[in-house]
Amino acid sequence: MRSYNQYCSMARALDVVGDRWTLLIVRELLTQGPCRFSDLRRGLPGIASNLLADRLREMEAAGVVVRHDEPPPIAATLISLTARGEDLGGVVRELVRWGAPLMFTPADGAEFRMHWFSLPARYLCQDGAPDEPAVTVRLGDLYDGCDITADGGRVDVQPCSTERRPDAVVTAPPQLLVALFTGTTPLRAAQAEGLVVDGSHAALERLLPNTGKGTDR
Amino acid sequence: MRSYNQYCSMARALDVVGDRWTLLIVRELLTQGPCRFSDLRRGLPGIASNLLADRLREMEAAGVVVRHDEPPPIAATLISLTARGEDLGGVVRELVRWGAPLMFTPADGAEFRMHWFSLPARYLCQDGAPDEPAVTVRLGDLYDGCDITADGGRVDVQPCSTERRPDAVVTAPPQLLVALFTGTTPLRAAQAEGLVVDGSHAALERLLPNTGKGTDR
DNA sequence: CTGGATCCGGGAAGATACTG
DNA sequence: CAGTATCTTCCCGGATCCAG
Repeated sequence: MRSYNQYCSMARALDVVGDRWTLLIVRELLTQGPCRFSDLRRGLPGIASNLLADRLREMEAAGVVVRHDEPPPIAATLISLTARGEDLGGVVRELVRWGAPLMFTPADGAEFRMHWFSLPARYLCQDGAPDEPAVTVRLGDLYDGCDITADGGRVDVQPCSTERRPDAVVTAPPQLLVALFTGTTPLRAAQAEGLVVDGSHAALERLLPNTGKGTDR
Repeated sequence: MRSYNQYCSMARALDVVGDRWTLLIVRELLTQGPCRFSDLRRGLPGIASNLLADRLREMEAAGVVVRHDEPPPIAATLISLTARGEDLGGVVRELVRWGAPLMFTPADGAEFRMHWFSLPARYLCQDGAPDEPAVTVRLGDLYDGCDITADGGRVDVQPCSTERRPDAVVTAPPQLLVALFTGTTPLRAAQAEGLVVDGSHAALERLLPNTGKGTDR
């Protein structure tokens, strides 16, 4: 992108990350951790491969990402955020927050990846039972999803891991997921509309917003 | 801009404000308040007038800005942020924060407007003397600047107003201003390099970061 | 003067095919 | 798997012109 050529903190930031796709690449690396080129392509439906390559070069030059080889068994190149890249978390968070209301009016035929949901999940979820033992709920699966853990009042969202044994695995169409986690649709109603909970019901309910009617005293 | 066509909060946000210039227009309206078309042009050096007109149309359609006529004496159209537009303050703040380190390596021949500095000023300034009466420091002038007020521990940055009588008026080249407010250069040294303080010295010093040597016990 | 509209050239983005 | 090459399309930038 051409520089704005302005001596302004924000304009300089946009010179670096204001290009089309750049911040979505940061989204992928923040939600998925280190990725291979093909991982990024899967998480960025619609991007042309040459553009992705261009952006990665620019981001590497700007010190936002680094390339490094995966340990010997496999021979692939991993791409990670640098510390400077991780610092973009605040920008991403505010964009997610601002865009959240737009999720109620979905565009027709839009692509969806379950792991994208890990961003709003960070602030939609809460631990409704801080005194109980920790639970983990998996949204989606190992190939595209995230693990949400509630433990002692804290909620943590991470990429799916084979190391974790989730207490519940949830599958649902995206809009229904939004309705459920915003408290618009209660769990029962969501299940009637196609949401599937495999495992502990209670684990999922612990994460959902209180709609006021059912917290036992 | 073409939609990313992704059912993702952040991608939807970027569909709306990810276009070139859009967030800088928001910056202008946040720092300057309601603006006329020509005010925006002055604050956005480099933008083509047709692009500005295009962006304003798109932003109006998206509910980010509104147009309204100025009261009778003058016949001009004012452009303001809607509540939804004001909500972009968080995104702007995080971009400013992330871009701040880039201010130490200025691009050559970059444009500068004093009122841009009001964004980083919001978190670079602090009230070093909460118990004293309120003071106001003006950066720049009525046509391009901002008023910084310290009052009872709170710091407030606003567009210049004819209603206010600043205790000090500061003029300086942009890089020197950055050095001063980040604590890199002490006031004395800055003055030696071309910074001019018209009025109360102490008012300005009250806003500057403590570099540790001079807070009276 | 303000607030644009119009036209045009160049370059970035997009689509697709191909390769080490 | 990780890109490159090529072609097309369309957005951006710059200049100019115009109506109220």
